[in-house]
Amino acid sequence: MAQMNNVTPLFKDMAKLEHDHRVACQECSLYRLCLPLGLHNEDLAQLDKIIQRSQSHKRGEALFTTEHAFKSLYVVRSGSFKTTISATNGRDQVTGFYFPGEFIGLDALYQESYQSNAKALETSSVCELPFDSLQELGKGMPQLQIQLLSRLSKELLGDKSLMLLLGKKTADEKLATFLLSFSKRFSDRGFSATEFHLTMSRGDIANHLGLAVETVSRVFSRFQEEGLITILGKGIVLRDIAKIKGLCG
Amino acid sequence: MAQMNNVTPLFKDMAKLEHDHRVACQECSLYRLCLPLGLHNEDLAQLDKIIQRSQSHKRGEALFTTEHAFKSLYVVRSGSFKTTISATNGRDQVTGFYFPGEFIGLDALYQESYQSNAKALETSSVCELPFDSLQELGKGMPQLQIQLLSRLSKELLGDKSLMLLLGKKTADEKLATFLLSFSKRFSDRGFSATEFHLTMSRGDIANHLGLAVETVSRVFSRFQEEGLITILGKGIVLRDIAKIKGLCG
DNA sequence: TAATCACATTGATCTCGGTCAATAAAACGG
DNA sequence: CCGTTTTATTGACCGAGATCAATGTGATTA
Repeated sequence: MAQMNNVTPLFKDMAKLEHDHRVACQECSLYRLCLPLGLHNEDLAQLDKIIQRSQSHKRGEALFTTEHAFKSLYVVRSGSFKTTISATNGRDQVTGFYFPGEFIGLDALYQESYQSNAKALETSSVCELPFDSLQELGKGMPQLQIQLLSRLSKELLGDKSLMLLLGKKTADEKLATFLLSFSKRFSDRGFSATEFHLTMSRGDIANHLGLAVETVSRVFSRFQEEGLITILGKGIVLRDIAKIKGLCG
Repeated sequence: MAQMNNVTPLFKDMAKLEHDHRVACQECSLYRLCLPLGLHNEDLAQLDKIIQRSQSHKRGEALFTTEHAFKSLYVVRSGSFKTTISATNGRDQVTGFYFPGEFIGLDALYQESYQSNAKALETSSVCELPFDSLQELGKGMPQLQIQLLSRLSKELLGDKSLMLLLGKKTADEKLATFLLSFSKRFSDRGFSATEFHLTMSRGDIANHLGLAVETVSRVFSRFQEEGLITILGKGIVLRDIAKIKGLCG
């Protein structure tokens, strides 16, 4: 990854990547993971024009909540976010974690109102895609529409496999699956597949996987005793990926 | 609903609706729930041309599996379907139940290959939308694209709330939520909101909600003792919707 | 640098819902 | 219509993971 400097990845938050806010899609290192994939140069230039590159959001800051009026979709540019939905009684569910190149807000399209809350897990930035402009642009750009559909469909896939995880997997399997999914996403972004930072709290992980915080701690500790991983606070080193794969179910 | 005859709904499968296979979108009773919503007459006529109205699928028959080559999206025309995904070890998860007007196969778009299996729960029929034609048609019909996005987004919403259910809800809350969701979907289709048939087995329900069959049986029985519902095999009568709502969490 | 606070770990105990087992009741095929 | 198979119900028991509680550790502010 172009922006990756030479500090060891383990102690390096993705947020600290100096991903220049003004870099256009054409020169963006996320290009091959991102929406513009497959667009011609002219189309890409047009898309580029409607994108608003916002300044960064601090840790804990909301990108949007269900209270905000729906206006835009977002693509993570640097850092990471979590999304949550709330039950009537205050309980809430962490529905996803989002990394550079990934879309946030797609579940708002149906009712054109945000149905979830998105919060930065670290200092992060996004590309903002005003939905009106995007829709307008899409009318003359079938390839863009197809990309959008493809993105939605990808999120659908992720959700289905999370259903399987939540409905059928044990605590060990859930955490093994979680670790591998992160390993994959980090390595897709040019980072180490075996050493990375978890930017979210144990509580967020637990919530997302349908577990108690204590269970996450215990399983992580046991994985460490068994030589599968090494834990350094929020840093994780995967020591035996093959064995972890075997635990995923 | 136009096709609904005068047999009491409780003992009447939706499959038995005589939903004529050849009826065009314009005259279809599902119009307002279905894809064509918002299309102009000319556009609708064009869409109508690419739709293949297949003959019916018997109970247990696959609409598609992950082994089949991806070709089409489907909209349920009559009856009902379930979709499943499989873990490596043979366990599988029922990811959804689908009723008339609802899309099946949207999670195939990303990789243009079916990522789940769809099976008829009763004698059912579908409208088949060959994806190539749909995509071609979409190029000149922005409204169709928007409808498609909207459909995907709606499914996303459903998946997120199922995550909440699977991750955070108790067995009672899960089943109360399940019953209300069906009540809503049946009444949206012109059926009784309080009396309906569950076309799927207890096993399917249990699997979908992340429970054991025995738990589903027990909770249903207890709900009946408490006067919330009446069970007549696969038939369900909701006796106290307000109280059931209160149990959803 | 200490004080505060949020987050993480570890242990002890409890409970919801799973598993095992035994009928019962539908659905199905001949 | 009957015998067989599948699906559903009910009971007894058990265990994975939740909850409760105490302690440790790392961040943030002054």
